[in-house]
Amino acid sequence: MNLKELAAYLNLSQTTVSRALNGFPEVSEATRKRVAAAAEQHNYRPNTRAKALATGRAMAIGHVIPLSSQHEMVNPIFGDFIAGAGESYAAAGYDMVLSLVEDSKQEKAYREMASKRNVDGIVLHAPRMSDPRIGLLREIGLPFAVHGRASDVEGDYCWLDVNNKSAFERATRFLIDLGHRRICLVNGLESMDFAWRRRAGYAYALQAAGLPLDPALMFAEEMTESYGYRTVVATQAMEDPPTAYLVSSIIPAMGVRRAIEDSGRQMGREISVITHDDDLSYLRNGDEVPQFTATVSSVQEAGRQLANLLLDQIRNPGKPLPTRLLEAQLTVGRSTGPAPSLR
Amino acid sequence: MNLKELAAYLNLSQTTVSRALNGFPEVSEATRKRVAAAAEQHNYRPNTRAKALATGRAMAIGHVIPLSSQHEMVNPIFGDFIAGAGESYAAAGYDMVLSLVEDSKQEKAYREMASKRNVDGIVLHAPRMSDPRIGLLREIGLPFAVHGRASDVEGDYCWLDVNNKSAFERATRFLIDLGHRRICLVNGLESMDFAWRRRAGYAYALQAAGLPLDPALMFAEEMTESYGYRTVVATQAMEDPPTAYLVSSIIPAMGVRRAIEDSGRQMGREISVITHDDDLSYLRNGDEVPQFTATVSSVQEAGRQLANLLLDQIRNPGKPLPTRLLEAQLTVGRSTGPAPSLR
DNA sequence: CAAAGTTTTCAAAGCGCTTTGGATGACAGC
DNA sequence: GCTGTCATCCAAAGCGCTTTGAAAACTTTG
Repeated sequence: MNLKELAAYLNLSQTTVSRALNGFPEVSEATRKRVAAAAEQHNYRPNTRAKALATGRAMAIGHVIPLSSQHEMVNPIFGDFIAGAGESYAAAGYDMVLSLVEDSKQEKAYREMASKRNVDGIVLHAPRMSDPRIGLLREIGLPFAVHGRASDVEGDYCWLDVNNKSAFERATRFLIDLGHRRICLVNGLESMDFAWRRRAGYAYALQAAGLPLDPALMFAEEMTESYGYRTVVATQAMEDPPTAYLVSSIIPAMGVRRAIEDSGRQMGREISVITHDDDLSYLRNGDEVPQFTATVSSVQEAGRQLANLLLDQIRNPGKPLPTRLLEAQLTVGRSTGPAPSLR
Repeated sequence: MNLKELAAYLNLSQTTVSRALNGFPEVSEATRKRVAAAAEQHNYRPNTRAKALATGRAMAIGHVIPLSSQHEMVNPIFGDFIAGAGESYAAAGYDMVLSLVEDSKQEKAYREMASKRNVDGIVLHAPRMSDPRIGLLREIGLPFAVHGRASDVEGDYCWLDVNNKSAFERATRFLIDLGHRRICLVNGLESMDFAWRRRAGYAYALQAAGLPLDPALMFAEEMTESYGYRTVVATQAMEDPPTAYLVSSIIPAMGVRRAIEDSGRQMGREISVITHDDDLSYLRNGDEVPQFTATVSSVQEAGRQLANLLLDQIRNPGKPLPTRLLEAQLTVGRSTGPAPSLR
């Protein structure tokens, strides 16, 4: 059933039917009701493609997901982020279109999305330091929003980020206050902007406490479970091993815990662990008492909010670009305790 | 730059330019080259919406992701599946459009996708036993493909599934052969078709070995880490506790391992564990020697293949509906060993 | 009761593309 | 020279919707 048929069925013009359905004032209440009823009855829904062509609005948002070809992995955060964003889009009547794109083809993907005109806006994931994609998107002229920020990129753009620096600074200070002096950073890839900021927070807290920054205790890799495991095994073999670990995600944190327990020690006693927790739906941090002491920030909520920022921007083109900085909660669980007294 | 402008620039008709770009034979090689060069130079890309309207093909596939409102979780498998499917779509020039929909609104979502005509096909996720959505999609008449199968649904439809029954039957037999008699099933929600089949495989192997089916050893819940943990704690408190666990996903398996180690025992010695492993990119099962003995089947590969089945179906409408059954590999890791001799 | 306003409805153009059904030359064959 | 055949190219219609500008129907007013 299309508009023409529906109009014919109702003995009305397409114009009137269209206006009735889209809530224009110049249609009498009586016919509006009649039209609505008929549309409902015949399960009529305007053809998106035609509507998009006529209005110039695609009613869809594009997400370009980087698929690192080296690592062949999808960021596990991604599912939850999408779930949050999807909720906002659904509420606003937008669709979400996804492109999974290898790193090297990113620029092409963005340009294509813009010139194919099948989205009204783009969400940029996993920004790197001085990420060139931001300049690219600005040049393309399509509204966009960044999940995270990119240091060294000047000019305004719309972003939403967790205050990674402050979170890791507080977490580090918390460990220092517990008496830990050798704190190992199990970070994500530091080409990623968030990882770089976390490292900055960690370094700042150490320096503020007059503690040295030991490169041998700072790691940066793709955040897998086995990365956490390997790192603990390696560092515990040092002559002056760390007594605490600061981990970038709950997934490597699980590997960290496994390594600690494999070695016959107990997390929270001999060795303390703090992790960042994205509050992933399938990896909740314990049931009542959190397993890990953690800096918590829901990535699903981030998705929800970032989507709304982008939609606002699309609806009010003139307005200044919105940004939002979320603070992570430092939540105490069972993985931290006072540093074992020096031997 | 649109077609009209490009044609004007080239002093050609829109027809000729369109045909040149789409590889029709009735265009001389010389003009084809000239057109291609100009298109490239001006970064021309046909407007998807207009193209879709004109051709009747949307060049997009819809995925309706169920968001269980009770559990508020996104299946962690989903990210990898999408990555695989996205690869196939990209290769074929298709977009992927996602709808995250609450369970109760599923029917509406499917109908809407169909009547809005913004996708050429649909992928159905997480089928349940006798899933009504299959009948619905058949009625709607849009090509679709199911990731999994639905028991008790008659008639043909396009699906791709792992042979869950055989995988769990083999895994159970493997444990029985190692001398285990009390084997605990840590299954996913059994309203899901895959979980039901896994249970059938487990039951079949036990019965074939003349072992009783103990309802107290069979669990079925949403597959979280803490579910695995809780289940082990609860069952080890029994007077005749299980010596082996058969787990439905690597995520609860991590909880199972944690509980075992928390109790001071060692996985693979006192207690054996086999898990299904979807080969998630961020939760690889160990580096060289697998941590867990597992029934392995890559969900990313499943996504890739299922997408291709659907695309084939769309391209060749008459053909019989393709189906594919993948066999999981039973891979031996460090989590299984002979049953401790009876005390 | 005609003129002027208001409300309600409509015909037709346009969004950017594909595709049908010619038109135009060039060239060979009779 | 005329017809038939190719090889190229094109004008125009159509996809299903929105939207402009105008007409019709109905009310109000002097």
